[in-house]
Amino acid sequence: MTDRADAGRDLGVRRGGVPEATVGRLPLYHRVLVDLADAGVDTVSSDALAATAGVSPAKLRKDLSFLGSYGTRGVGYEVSVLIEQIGAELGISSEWPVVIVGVGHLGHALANYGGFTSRGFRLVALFDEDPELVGTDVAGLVIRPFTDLPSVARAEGVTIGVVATPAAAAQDVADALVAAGVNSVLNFAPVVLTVPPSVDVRRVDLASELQILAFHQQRRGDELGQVAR
Amino acid sequence: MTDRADAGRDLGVRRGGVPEATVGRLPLYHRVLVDLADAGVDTVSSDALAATAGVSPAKLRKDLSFLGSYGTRGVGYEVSVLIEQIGAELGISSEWPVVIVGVGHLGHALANYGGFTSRGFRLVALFDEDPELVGTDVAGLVIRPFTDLPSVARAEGVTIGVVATPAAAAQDVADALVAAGVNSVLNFAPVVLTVPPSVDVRRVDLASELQILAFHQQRRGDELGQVAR
DNA sequence: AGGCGCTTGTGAAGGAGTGCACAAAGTTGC
DNA sequence: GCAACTTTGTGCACTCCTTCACAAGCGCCT
Repeated sequence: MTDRADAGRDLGVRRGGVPEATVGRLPLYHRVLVDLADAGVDTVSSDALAATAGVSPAKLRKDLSFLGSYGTRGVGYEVSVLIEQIGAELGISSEWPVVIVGVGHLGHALANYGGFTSRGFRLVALFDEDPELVGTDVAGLVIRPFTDLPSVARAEGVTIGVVATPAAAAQDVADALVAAGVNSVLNFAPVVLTVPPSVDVRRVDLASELQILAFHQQRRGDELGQVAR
Repeated sequence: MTDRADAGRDLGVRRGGVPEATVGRLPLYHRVLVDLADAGVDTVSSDALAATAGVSPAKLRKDLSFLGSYGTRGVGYEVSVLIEQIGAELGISSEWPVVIVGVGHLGHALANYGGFTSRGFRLVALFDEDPELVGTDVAGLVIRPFTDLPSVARAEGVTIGVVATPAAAAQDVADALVAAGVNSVLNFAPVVLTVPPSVDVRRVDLASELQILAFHQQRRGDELGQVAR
């Protein structure tokens, strides 16, 4: 949140200078492009791609321009080239080892989520505290006791961890992940995790999303009554 | 994304003029405040609350100022008052009926997610196409066939729907939801839904979140090698 | 070979969001 | 009742993001 865009400053090189807002959309573009490739499309215009991804054409072009000039004027973008370039930017070339902690329904859902491997991730372990679950097979992996985390994390070089535990356990889990060398955490528990500044946490929160929807819904309702003043 | 902040324009009245970025943080504040209330705290300063929520104090104060002046200078904010006001802004006073479509692991997890009712939502029905699942009990509700959606939605006045189906089914489900009068959709399927402009869709995407984390992770790694130029 | 039409890439303008710093306002202690 | 201290609320400057508009560039057609 602070010192992000200070590398590659005065150079024409924009590598590393991709704005945060753009980074947030790259995965979307990547997915849409893969879908297009699967459908046999091999060239798209920015207008068509933007429409498919649900963003404005100008925004899309500017986003892509941060990666370099991979389009052909008068024609459009070659789908395979874009997939390649966005993939490289997102680090899909390498395979990030990922662990999931907490194998309730949510953990289950995440573990079975297809497209881990196709998007540059490799699910290396599932952890849970519940002795009933430990030893069980999920998504081709055996659930391991949470105490195994440090050894597994170190052995596999895990840097990304997913917290899918109840709220009460989340902070302890986060602490353990950090201690085991993980410095990117995806948190599904409805709590604010406290971590060292070097660790990157992203929060995914069902209730927040619903409440944001409810807010807009309510506003729409309000406007019916008090429009045009 | 387009015409959001045009009501209550030149007036001193800011009701309805809450910026989108602020709206996105209100649920977080609300949750943190409820936790504080549960812990017996009844007054917080903006600094303390900001620290707990993981945002800067200035941002927090500005966010709260959009709701009105509910703090006491020299003292802080009364927790119960803030909960009340944020709740009102988010529409927690009313109870929004919600349906979930798709009761796989993710649907299960969502259905069992506590704090629906405490946050202004009431889960009124679960739907699935799978005949094996229909009739099953989940979270105190019987899973109903997807074809029941229209009648239930109309009967309960459902305006918010959650899509927790596989990607292939998501668009059809969204169409059915829209046809049934739902105009706020929370989409967990990894596809871009096409809906009329009057319908509000929010997308929650595991893969995107992971890829954003991976991007930052990669950048951190890169910097180690090519820092300070 | 040259011009025409299409689409990209980008400079510049406008808007939204954030951080700073301080005045306004309340409380506590004397 | 006054002064000192604390904390809110907000105007201002700054940065980041988005949108607009158009020149630059490429392919196709004649």
